[in-house]
Formats: sequence, C-alpha cells, structure tokens
Amino acid sequence: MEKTAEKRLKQPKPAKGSDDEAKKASENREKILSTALTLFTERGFFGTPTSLISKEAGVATGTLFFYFATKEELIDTLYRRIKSEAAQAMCRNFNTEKTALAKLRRIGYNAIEWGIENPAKQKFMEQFAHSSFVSTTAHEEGMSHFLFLQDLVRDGIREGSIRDIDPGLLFCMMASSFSGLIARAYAEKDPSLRERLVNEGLDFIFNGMKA
Amino acid sequence: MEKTAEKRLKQPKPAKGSDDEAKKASENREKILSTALTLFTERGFFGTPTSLISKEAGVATGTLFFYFATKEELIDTLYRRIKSEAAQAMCRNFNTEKTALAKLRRIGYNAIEWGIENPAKQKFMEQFAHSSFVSTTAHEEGMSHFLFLQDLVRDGIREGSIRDIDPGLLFCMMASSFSGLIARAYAEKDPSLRERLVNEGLDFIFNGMKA
Amino acid sequence: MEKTAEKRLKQPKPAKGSDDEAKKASENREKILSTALTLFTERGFFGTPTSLISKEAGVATGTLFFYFATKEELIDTLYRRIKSEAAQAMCRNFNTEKTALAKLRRIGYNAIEWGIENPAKQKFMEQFAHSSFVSTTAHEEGMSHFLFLQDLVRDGIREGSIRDIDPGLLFCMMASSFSGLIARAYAEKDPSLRERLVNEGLDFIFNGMKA
Amino acid sequence: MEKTAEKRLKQPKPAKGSDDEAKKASENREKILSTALTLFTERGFFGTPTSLISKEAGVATGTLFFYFATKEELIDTLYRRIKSEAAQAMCRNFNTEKTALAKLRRIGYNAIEWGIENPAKQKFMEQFAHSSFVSTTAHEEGMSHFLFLQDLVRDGIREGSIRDIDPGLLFCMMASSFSGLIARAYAEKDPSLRERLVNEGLDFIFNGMKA
DNA sequence: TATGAATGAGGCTTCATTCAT
DNA sequence: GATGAATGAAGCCTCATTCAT
Repeated sequence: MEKTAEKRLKQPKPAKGSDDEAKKASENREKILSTALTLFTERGFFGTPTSLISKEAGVATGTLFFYFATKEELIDTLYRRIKSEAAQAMCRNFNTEKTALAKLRRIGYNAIEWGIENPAKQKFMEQFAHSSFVSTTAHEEGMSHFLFLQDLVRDGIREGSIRDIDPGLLFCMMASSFSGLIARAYAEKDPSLRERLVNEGLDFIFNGMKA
Repeated sequence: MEKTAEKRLKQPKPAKGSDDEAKKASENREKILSTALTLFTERGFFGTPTSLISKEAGVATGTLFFYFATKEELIDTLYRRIKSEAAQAMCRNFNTEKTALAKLRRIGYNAIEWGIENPAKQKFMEQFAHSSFVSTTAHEEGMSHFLFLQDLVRDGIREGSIRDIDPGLLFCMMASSFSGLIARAYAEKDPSLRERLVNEGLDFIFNGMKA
Repeated sequence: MEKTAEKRLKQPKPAKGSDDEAKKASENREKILSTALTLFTERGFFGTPTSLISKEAGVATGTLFFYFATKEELIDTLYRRIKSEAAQAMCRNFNTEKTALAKLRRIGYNAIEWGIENPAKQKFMEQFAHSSFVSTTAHEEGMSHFLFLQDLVRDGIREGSIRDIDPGLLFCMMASSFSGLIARAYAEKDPSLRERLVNEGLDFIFNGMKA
Repeated sequence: MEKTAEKRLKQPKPAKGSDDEAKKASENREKILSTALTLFTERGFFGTPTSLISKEAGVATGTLFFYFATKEELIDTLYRRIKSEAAQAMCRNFNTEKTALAKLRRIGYNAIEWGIENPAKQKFMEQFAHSSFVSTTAHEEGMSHFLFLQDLVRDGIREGSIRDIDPGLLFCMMASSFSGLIARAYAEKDPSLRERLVNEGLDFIFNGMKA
C-alpha cells in the first residue's frame, strides 16, 4: 500500500476515471514546464530563479517542487522532452528517400523547419547541449536519438553518395551548420525568402558533402 | 571610472615611480583575469563566485573589486580582450592571398589554429557570444572586428569566386561550421591527423562556398 | 473540537452503525500514533515531518490532520497516553508491600521493567519530558500520575524507613538514577545478566535511601 | 600563498600584531557562540533558526556563516568547547585526595558546582549528550575527557573502597544522579540551603557506592 | 594597493496545513 | 472518512559588494 501511494506521487496520473481528471491534474505541471522553457532560454539556468518560474506559471512556489524535486530535475525533464520531440520531428518520413544523402537532406530539412517553428525549444537545445545542469543520463538519452545519423553518414560514404571524410567531422559540421542556418533563417520573417534561405543553406551544406 | 581602469590596461603606465611598480600592480590584475577565464569557461558565469576567482588567483576578495568594479565589468573586460585577440590572430597575413575565397580560407585556417591552441578562450567566446552578462557595447565592440568578413564575402561574390547566396547566411554558416570543426579537431590529439581533419573540414566548407 | 477528537480515544464509540466501522475508523488513528512514536524518538519532533509520518503509516497527508488538528496535538496525545501507561505499569501491585521503602522499590522495579520492555516509549518520555512541543496541560496531566511518589517518600521518612533528606531531592535523584539504570540494563541483552544489573542498580539506589 | 590565505580563514587568529586585533576579530564569533548557547538550550536545535541567533547576537546572517560554515558546525563547536570546559572544571585538584572514592566525590562536587554556576552550559550538555545534530567525532572527543572516570571506578573497586558492581552501571547511575542533583540544587536559590542539598545529594550517591 | 570581516538581499527547498473531490 | 494537489511562510545558506585598516 505504501508503494502504491508512492508511485502515484510523481507520475502524470494514468488516467484513472475520466480524462478530465488526468488532464486537469497535470495542467500545473505543464504550465511550469512551458514557463521554465521560456525563462531558461531567455535568462539561462542560474539567471532564472525558481520563484520566477512559479510566479510566471501562476502557481505557488511549493507547487513547482511538488512536481519537480529540484530545479535540476525540472531542467532535466525539459531536456529529455525536447530532445525527444526534436528527434521525432526530424525523422518525419525520411525513409521514403532512396540514398543516404537524400535521407540526410530530408532530415536536415525537417530539423530546420522544426527549429524555425519552435525557436524556444531550438534555443534551449543549443544552450544546454553541453550544459552541466543537465544530468549525464539525460544527455545520454538525448544523444541516443541521434546516433543513427552517424550511421547514415557512414552508409552514404560506403554508397559513394557522400564524400569520404571523417564521419565524426562531417556530422559535427553538419550539425553546427544547421544551427547557423536556423539562426539566420529565423531572422528572416518573409516566408518565401525564408524558404529560399533554407534551400540555399541546404545546398551549401550538401554541396560540401557530395562525393 | 570604469573607462579609466580599462585604459590602464594597454598603457604600461606613463611614468610615475619605477616600472617595477607598474608591472607588479598589473600582476594581480592579470592573475585575476586569467583565473576568471578558466573558471568562467569551466563553470559558467553564475556558477563562478567572485570569491572563488579571488581565492584561486591568490588575492583577497577586495582586490578583485579594486580592479573591476563589478563582476560584469570583469567578464566584459575578458570578452573584449579575447575577441580582439582572436580577431588579430585570424588576420595573420591574410592579405597576401589574391582572391576573396583564398583570403577567407586563410582566415579560416588561422581561426581554427588559434581556437585549437587556445581552447579556453575559444570556449569562452562561444559560451558568451550571445550572453547577457556581457554588455551590449562589449558585444558591439567584439562584433566590429569581424564585420570586414561580410564585406569579404560580398567581394568574393562580386568577383565570382564565391557562390551567389545571401552573404549573411554564408557568414553565419561558415562561422558555425568553424565551431564544429574546431571542436572535432581539438578532440584529435595526434598532430598530423588533426592537420588532416582541419584541411578536410576547410575543404568541406569551401567546396560549399565555391561558385 | 480538539477535546472531542481526544475523547473518542477511550470511548470505543457509543453505537452508531456497526462496531466494525468504529474499529476500522480507529485503525488509521492508531497506525498514525504508533508510527509517530517511532519516528519522534528516532528523529525528534522537528526532524519528523508530518508527511513522513503519514507516508510510513500508509495514509494520506490529509488523514493525519483529520485525526489530529495539528502536529502539536499529535505529540500531545502521544505524551498523555504514554505517561498514563507508564504510571499504570509502575503501580502494579505495589500496595501489597508494607513499608514505604519497599513500596518504592517495587515501583522502581516495575518502572525499570516497563522501560526495558518499551524502549521507544521510554525514550519518548525522556526526550519530551521537558519539551516545549508538549503543551503545559499535558505536562501537568503527566506529572499528576507521579505526585503520589513524593508523598510516599515523605511517608517513608516519617516512618523512619527512609533517610531524612529533602524529599524533592530524593525524588529527583531517584528518578534520574532510574533513567541511567534503564539505559544501562537495556544495553545488556542477556536476560539473567540484565536481571542482575537491575537488582544491583536498585540496591545502589536504595542503599543510599535507607535511613 | 593560497594555502596561507586559506588557513587564516577559520582559525581564531594566532594573535599576529597586537592582542587587540585578535580580540576584536573574534568578538563577533564569541557573541554568536554565546547567543547560540542560550537559544539552543531554550528552544532546541531545530527550534532555533540561524536568523534568530544572528539577530540576537547583533550580527548579520552572513556573519554567522562566515564563522561557521553550517548550523551543525556551530553546535559542534559549542559542544566541544563546553565538554572540554566541563571536564577541566571537574578535575580541579582531585588528585590531592587519597582514595578513589574520595577522588570521585571531589570530582562530583566540582561537577555539581560547575553545573550550578553554568546552568546554560549544563543544560546544553544534557540536551545534546546523545543528539544527532552533534557530529560523531565531536561526541567522541567529548567522551574522551571522561573516560578516566570509568578507570577510577574500577580502581575504587580494586582498592575495596567502592562496592563491587558493574562499573558501567555505577558510572551511568552516578552520572544521571548528578544531573538530578544539579537540577534540584539549582532550583534552591539560598546558598547555604543549596550547599546542604549538594552535600545530602553526594551522601546519597556515595552511600550507595561505598563498599 | 591590498586585505578580509561584515553585510543583507535573494536563492533553493521544506513542510504544516487546507480543501475540493 | 480518505485523498493528495496546492499553498506560502520560513529555513538554511550563498555571494556580490563595501569599508575600515
């Protein structure tokens, strides 16, 4: 009985009874998470007092700690979630493409699109990519979603569609180029110009990659 | 007053007394700056108490505040210095090159070399590139050293040596690619392999840029 | 309201519904009290959050406050109960003895036996004997069970069986000696050695008391 | 140089320069210690916020933590000091006595006198004798001052001046009797009556101990 | 110039208690 | 009766900064 009571504590409630209950139960939790996302990206981890998060989220200070035992646990949860969401968005039907190069380009396109549409999450990911506030396990979990990309690069090299250079380097530069591209494209508010920038950027990157 | 303190930096003190005094006086200031560089990159701005900086630098807490009115002024000074040093290193005889593309490649090579040889400074620059701890004026001053690069890109396009795409985009992606390249190359400790990585990376970038 | 809750304790609920209900209703109350006893002795009053008590007792946080309006009321109830139980145990057929000295010795023996057999309660009594967490009225109520001892000491002096010294002093020293004796005897796990210790201790005390 | 600076930090200052400096430097430290002593005995450890200690001591909150890294370190320091002071007071020329019994009685007398004259310290010692707020090492250090008493008891038994019972028990009961005696004697404000109580109490205890 | 004791606002977290279900 | 999410005051501790020496 104790165990049961304990487990219930921190789970998003398994929808016992009506959906309304479950939804309402985690409403505060979600408010806290989304507020934290905004504030962390705007002001950094140490620059954002938990008191500010709870105030902006419209809950009491204690409520934040009811859902997240520590500030670290809050940012960790956020990190895992966003990494996972990004990975999922990135993979949207990339497997319909034939070559590894085409697959990568599709993935890149997806990533950029998602980054532009979710600027706060994008900034969050960049900001905390190597941060020590995020636990090692969360970093590893986040990383795991992206490991297949390295394989894809290797496949491309084997296929001959991708230039034969150090796959780690390629991956590293591709990733950082995407960051730069997203930053620049996001600054451009006109949709068609932005679309053009994205394509130019992808050309730039994949020109460099072609065998 | 801030300005005064700062100016002292590069003027080895007019005369007044002996040179020894001046040298000795600046010694503590330099110890503080170099300690702060290490600690800020390792632990971030808020993660580094001024008391830790002064302890590690081997001076009293009051001494730090004698040289730098606030913690912000300390990081600002560091930022200006490092940006300026990086810019200078980057430009090492780039003008001997003929085309804009070649100049850029030379600059890129210099930048990467400096980044690998000064990892703390490199990390510091990346970490605080968009940070709000650094004053706007310091950011602008830092930026100013690099504006000529945009012009160089434009020149290259005009010349026909560089692909005709949005110069801002090109600049952005080039810069971020360099970051990725430095990160990867720094991880490689063998000098000749590292050299090869750097060249492969530059090829990657400049293949994408070529007209 | 406090009083009402308290009275419920010893009155197994008049009628109203079945006995089962009453029994079940009190079950949680008892679980809370016994859990609190253990935790308070192990960790002190402030060291024991009510949330821990309710968790270990296997009830919800709200349930504790249904039975005890405040944390103070909980410890107060515990205190009254234990004091009363101790007093009762102490008095087990002491009146069969003839002299005041013999009565006191019997009482002492009972007290020590009870203390050894109920270590948590014994510790609780010592810990909160002068504590401000327990209300003054509870302290007075607790004290009242033991006042007759002072009279017994006085009787003994009058009878000539007890040495003529300040009764308050005698009482005080007797009580504290018992504490010391219980502590030492409890540490001895072998029953017969323990019995010997108890008797040696009683001899020590009553040698000093004899006229 | 760093090391030097570090060591200086928490030491009571080795009287470098004039005595005035040293005295003044630790004035706040002493105020904090004596205030904490009073408050801890009156309200317990958890019942005494550090903010109250600093307020009553007339210093800022930060000052307390400048001298004592944690609340635990504060109580630990207090504990060590008081235990050591008590031990010293207790031993005042006890060696002029001949038999172990006489030595113990002299020690007892000293202890009681000190306890009456330093009621706060006496209460503190009793209250935190087995407390978990005080570190194990401090407990051990405190205990070490009193170990010779057990030997003295054993000597007395060997000599034949002390009754042959479990030395641990004797020690335990003696110690707790002293507590009771001090408590009772302290309540008596008239000096000559108090003196009489003390002697009666000692008679009580040492009557019980005599062979 | 250099020191380091002193300050106090502010940060993270705990916990007794309430209340709608 | 029972639940557990929600509250917010209060606790411990940190740290940028000041100032007398």
